[in-house]
Amino acid sequence: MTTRWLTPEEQRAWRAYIAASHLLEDAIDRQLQQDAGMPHLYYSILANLSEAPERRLRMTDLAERTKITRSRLTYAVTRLEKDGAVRREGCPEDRRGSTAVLTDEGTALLERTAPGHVETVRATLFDHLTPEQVGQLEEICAGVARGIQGDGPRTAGDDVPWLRRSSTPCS
Amino acid sequence: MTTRWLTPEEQRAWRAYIAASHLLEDAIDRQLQQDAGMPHLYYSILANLSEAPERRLRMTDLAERTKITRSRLTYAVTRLEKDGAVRREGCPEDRRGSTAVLTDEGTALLERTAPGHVETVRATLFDHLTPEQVGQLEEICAGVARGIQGDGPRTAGDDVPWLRRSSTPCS
DNA sequence: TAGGTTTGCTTCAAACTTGAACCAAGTCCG
DNA sequence: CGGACTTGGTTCAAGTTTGAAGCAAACCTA
Repeated sequence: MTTRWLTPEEQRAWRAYIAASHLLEDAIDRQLQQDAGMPHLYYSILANLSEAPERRLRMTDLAERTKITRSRLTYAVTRLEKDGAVRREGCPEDRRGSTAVLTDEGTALLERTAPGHVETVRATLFDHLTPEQVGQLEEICAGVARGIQGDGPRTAGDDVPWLRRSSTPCS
Repeated sequence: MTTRWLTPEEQRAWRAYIAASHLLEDAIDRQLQQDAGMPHLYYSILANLSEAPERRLRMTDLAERTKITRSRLTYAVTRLEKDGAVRREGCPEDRRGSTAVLTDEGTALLERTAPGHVETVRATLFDHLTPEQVGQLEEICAGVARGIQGDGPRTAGDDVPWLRRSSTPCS
């Protein structure tokens, strides 16, 4: 099949997305590294645990929720365990399993650092969005996530005959 | 100041964004690693060079365009140079400077792998977006990027009195 | 119930990223 | 000029990520 290159609109969107996501992640990582001593992903792991019943989650569930690989999670939890923010426990029902538990210390850290984090998310993201755009962003991202995960049920743009407009490598 | 927590809408948007961006980057990295033997960022560096006049750019310019740190770029260009995709040249006007030049081999690699990459960007992102959403995404991202970079001229949402709605750590 | 497969998680080496420290070369005044 | 500061880029160690390989418990299925 001959390549369906990106239209100019798509290119602009793609470039803008790349730029924004880099800038956003960098800013948030920097702030959390400063104030919580860990990168964003690690903070997210703690945040996810804090919302789970009993503040505990099986490793695979946690990987699922955070959208990261199991090996990445293993490394992260090992570090967080060294920090004392998380504790590992074996599963009674499935002896292969391992459960990550947010410790009191981890909870305290989260409570201490959440305001600064939220403030940064606001300053970097939501302060630049109108309420409508917040909704649009959610829909866009939810659709994309659904599309990538299921990879079956497409939502939009199927079978659209795209014209060849340009041939830049698109970043 | 008492923390302005995220509203439920903002939380949903934020979570969806985190998930989508992880999934997207993972998918694209995997494909490019497969087909081009390098992660997305490295491909982007080549793509940026390919669009520059004479296919050459000062290191700092390149870092600027790709939104990454100079040290990250140094490492990346060193690797790409080993691969033969890029060559370094000194600047005549400013002898501190260094210029990255896309080689013919790099150009060929780009031409060879661009179709697959574009296809992946489509499959993971644009196939799930309506044309309006493409425009919305661009506006959102452009605004966010502008906001983070300049950090001065805000575009929307300034001085809005947010109500305290929830206190989850928000990921 | 033994063999084969899957599932849950870890391990390991190689690659990549980070941020601070560093080295020149340019620039600015006094 | 000559020191102080800035700018362009690299280096280094410590931390993180990747993907393939490994290991053991659970799940078949004959």
